[in-house]
Amino acid sequence: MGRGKIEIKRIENATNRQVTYSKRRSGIMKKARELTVLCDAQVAIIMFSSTGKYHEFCSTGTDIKGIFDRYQQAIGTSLWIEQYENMQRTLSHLKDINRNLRTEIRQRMGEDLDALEFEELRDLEQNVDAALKEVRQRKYHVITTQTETYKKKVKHSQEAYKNLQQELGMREDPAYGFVDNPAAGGWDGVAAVAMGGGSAADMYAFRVVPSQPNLHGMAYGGSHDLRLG
Amino acid sequence: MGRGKIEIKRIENATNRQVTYSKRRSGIMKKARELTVLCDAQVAIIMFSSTGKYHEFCSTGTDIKGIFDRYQQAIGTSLWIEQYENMQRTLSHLKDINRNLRTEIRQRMGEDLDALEFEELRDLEQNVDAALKEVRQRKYHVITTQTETYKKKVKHSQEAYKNLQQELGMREDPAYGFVDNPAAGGWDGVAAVAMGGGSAADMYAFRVVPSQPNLHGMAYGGSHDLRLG
DNA sequence: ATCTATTCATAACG
DNA sequence: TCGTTATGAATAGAT
Repeated sequence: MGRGKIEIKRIENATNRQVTYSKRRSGIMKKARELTVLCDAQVAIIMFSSTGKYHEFCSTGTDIKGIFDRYQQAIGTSLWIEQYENMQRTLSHLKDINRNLRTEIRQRMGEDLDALEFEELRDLEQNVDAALKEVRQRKYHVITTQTETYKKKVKHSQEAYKNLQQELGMREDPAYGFVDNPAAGGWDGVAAVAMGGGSAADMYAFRVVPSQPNLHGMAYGGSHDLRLG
Repeated sequence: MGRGKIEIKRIENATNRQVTYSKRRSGIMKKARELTVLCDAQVAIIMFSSTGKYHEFCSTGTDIKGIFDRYQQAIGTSLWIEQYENMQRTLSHLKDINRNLRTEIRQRMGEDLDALEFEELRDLEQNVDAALKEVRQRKYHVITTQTETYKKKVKHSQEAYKNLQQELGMREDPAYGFVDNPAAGGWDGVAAVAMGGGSAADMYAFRVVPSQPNLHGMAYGGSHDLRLG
């Protein structure tokens, strides 16, 4: 066809190649369109020229994705099955870990202990016991730090008050001022009791313990909702 | 082309439609092949006839998946981006939850407590304390059950032995038989101490507590490796 | 499937 | 890129 037969081999002249690509491409697209109409067929075509430009054809009533999904169904496998399955594996792996973490937390909360052997129970008990000691120690540390802070604040205010009184020539009734040594029966006392260890720590532990396990991530008083599979 | 022009509209006669589909399909495939050779292009074609049969063409040196990956890159998006992103979201969500669960476990083990407020520390302490009580109670229960079981076994063996002795006419030296009441100074004693609560429970807790947090899923003596994300 | 009259696609050129 | 045209290719309908 055309003014002379041509050999079917790569056209070396870049311009000619581009022209021929353009003409023949539109020819194929037209044929494809006719085919879909005449024969009620579904056709998807994707082309890349040697210069990297892409063109596509797709029969009406569907799209490239639709035809490719159908194609994958037809050949009975997904072209991207490897990536997909990798992801699926990672996902179910994560879910497994998740479930196990939740189980561990529940057991650390004293629930679902039926499945544990005696040895496991013993280890768990020791572990929780040690943890409790750590938490208490940290709590005492926080209490102490806070106490020190308050003591310093009191002392600072007290001195400021004294200076003020001196400047004003003691025009106020001394009975309403600060006591001479607030540390004696004040914050130091609290700190001493709190640091005393043992059951004395319970003086700060008056909140109700939630009866439901906290599986929503973390935060013992928070409300992050992290439920999932 | 052909003995008379035809209108481009669906061919109603099924046989004719099928024949035309076949002829024109091979025509398009040939054109596509020529195009890839002449113009050094990449072409992928997928066709479905009205009867559901599928045919494909793909230029040499690549495959359908290759051309599709290139196509998706060209249009700058994945046709399956929605599914993919959904999965990605689920994945990172799971990872978040995972991280939070690990944090909660670490805190329940008495680690990483610096980030906690005093109130959270107090709640955590109460929670762990309550859990410890639960674990101990369960441990005592297991001990008791085991004790009962052993006691029954002993009693059973004892009776069997007595019966045997009677049948054999006491030919053995009685000094080597079972004592009359093994429960008196035997298993009951252990159970009594174990049930006594408080520090008495530590008599079974002689194992070394692991210094590293058990973040590998569960099992306090096990070795499941569930590291990820 | 094969044949063939006819239409269509397109190579070369402007 | 676009139009023209001579020519070979594709194919509709018949067998």
